[in-house]
Amino acid sequence: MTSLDANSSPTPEELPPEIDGLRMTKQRREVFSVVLAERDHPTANDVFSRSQKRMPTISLATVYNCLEALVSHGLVRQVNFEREPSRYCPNLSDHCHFQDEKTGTIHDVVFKEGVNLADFLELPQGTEVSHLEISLKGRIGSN
Amino acid sequence: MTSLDANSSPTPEELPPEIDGLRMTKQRREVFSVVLAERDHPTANDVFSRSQKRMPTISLATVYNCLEALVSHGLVRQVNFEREPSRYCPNLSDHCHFQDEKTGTIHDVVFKEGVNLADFLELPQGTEVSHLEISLKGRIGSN
DNA sequence: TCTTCGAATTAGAATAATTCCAATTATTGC
DNA sequence: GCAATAATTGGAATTATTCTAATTCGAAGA
Repeated sequence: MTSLDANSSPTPEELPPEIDGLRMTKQRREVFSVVLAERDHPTANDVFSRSQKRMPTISLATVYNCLEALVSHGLVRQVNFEREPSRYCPNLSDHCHFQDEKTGTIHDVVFKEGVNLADFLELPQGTEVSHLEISLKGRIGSN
Repeated sequence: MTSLDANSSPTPEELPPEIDGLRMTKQRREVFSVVLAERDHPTANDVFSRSQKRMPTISLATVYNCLEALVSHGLVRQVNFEREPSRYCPNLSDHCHFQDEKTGTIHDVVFKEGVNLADFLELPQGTEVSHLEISLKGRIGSN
């Protein structure tokens, strides 16, 4: 079993020197591995402080740069809840997000098998959707 | 035909002194009427500059206060696209938003008759959704 | 009508996430 | 190894929004 499987997340060293045409520098590997490690939808700041543990010289600007590079190459998803700081999510499968109002925790929510946009939205014909973000907030169970 | 119908939007003076338990001050009426007038999803700043035309002394802080009051009383919806400045929408019917990437214009998109969340999302049982935001981006037709 | 009192408004300062900038450092292709 | 290019860095700048403290407004009672 080599790197990148679902259970154990790769250390920065285990990440290849290039992914999808994106050159994986030391910092990008660090940042990517942090996002892959704890799938708790960290903010840029969270990623920054976690990265600093292994790489004390990394700067916040670099974390932003790396996240932007990863996002624009489709390796990481940027997740927004209203005007809160952006969060980052390594889950690339089609899904959306639910935030527990009580704890702030964010959960991935998957779409039901086989549904697609046009099934539930009255989209003006000819619209080509390039980006979709669905964000829910609420309570879970008895909380 | 009295105020508040769909076609002609009310002037500030036509708005009642209280809506839904929210005291309608001069400024709130001004701000509300601006949001009702052009349904183009203005930002707080847009609302500010439009309001200034009729009420040159209104302040930006007040516009934010008024919008917040209107939103929290459910008279106006706050609309977010990623990290862009919030926009404001007087359409209270169940709908979501599509932003034309070319022009930045935002269009209301309604749900198909009779669909509800649970139909397309695999929500963990017991979740109570208090807030839902669906934001699309893309191109329209031949643009 | 006058007074009072809480709420709303105001201008400007403060905050916080993010981006920009210019200088340095790393990496790639020759 | 050497240029050319790209990435990183620290700090300053930006920008939407919130906060603060002082003032003003307006409704309700005297």
